[in-house]
Amino acid sequence: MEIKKERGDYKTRAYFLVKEVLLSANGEHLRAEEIYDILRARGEKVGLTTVYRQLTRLSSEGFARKTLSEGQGGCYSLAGAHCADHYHLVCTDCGALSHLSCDHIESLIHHIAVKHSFTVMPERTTLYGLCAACMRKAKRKEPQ
Amino acid sequence: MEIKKERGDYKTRAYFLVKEVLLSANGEHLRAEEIYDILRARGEKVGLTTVYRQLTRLSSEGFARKTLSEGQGGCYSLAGAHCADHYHLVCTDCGALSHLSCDHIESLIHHIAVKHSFTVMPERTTLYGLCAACMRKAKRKEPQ
DNA sequence: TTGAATTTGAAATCGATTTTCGTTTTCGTT
DNA sequence: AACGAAAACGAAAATCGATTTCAAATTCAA
Repeated sequence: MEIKKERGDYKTRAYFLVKEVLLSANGEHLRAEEIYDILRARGEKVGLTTVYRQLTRLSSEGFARKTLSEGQGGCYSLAGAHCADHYHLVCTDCGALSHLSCDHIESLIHHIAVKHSFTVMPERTTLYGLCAACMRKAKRKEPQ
Repeated sequence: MEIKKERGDYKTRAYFLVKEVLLSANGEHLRAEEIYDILRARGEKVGLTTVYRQLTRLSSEGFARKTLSEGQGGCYSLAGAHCADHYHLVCTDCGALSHLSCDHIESLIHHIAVKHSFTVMPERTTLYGLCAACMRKAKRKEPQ
């Protein structure tokens, strides 16, 4: 009779719509507003507020992952098996974003977990620095 | 006669005030508003806008470093000699900040530079994840 | 089908940061 | 010391991403 429902129990249309956009995004990073635009362009009538709410829900379910960027707010992408864990490299000069996924970083993370008792979360972590092109430019300007 | 000045050429009072607060903060992370409050409490009449502007300037000079946190905006702390040689670990749960400085990360950075053509800047980079205590808490709650 | 609980969405709000723009400082030049 | 162009200031307004509010619509178990 009195089965207490919890927030997130109703699998609504909006829930499936947002999930579907992430699934078909091929691991790409999308901002809440982009997902909203995609759905709107399709003719779906969802509100931006609801997109935010579903993204929060999907993140806490572990289905989506949120990534923070310097300039703007969070981006969401598919989490889990499809999306191999990777790190973000952002060039502080030109802003270029690239993905880093290699054994070396994996073993570093393992080392940090074991020896420094800290569990690094790839989806939260961005390495900042200079991309090859901007590094060349910087060296030309400041030949110390 | 026509010596063109560039933005940032004038070393003003506000510039030194903000620099001084960072210097005396002992590496602690301060938000723009905290720096503003500290100066205000001292009787200095600076505007919050100016604090933001000086922090931007100090960051691009490499004197300060900005750290992003999930919940709120950016925090600034002293960069430079103290900080160039280590990375920051920030717990996304409790906000605890710790320093990481070990050979493993140095060799990873070297690997990234050589094999992935990206020059990571330690003073710009923070690794996010869970500290030991919060990791334990998390495991207790979600014993999958 | 009914009804209680949840979800929705437009609008209001929020908090951090940036922009605007008229005023004040700075500093090389008279 | 005074002048004047360029830069910096600061208060208010604007922006931006995100959250809250609340009445209306939807969901789902009974």
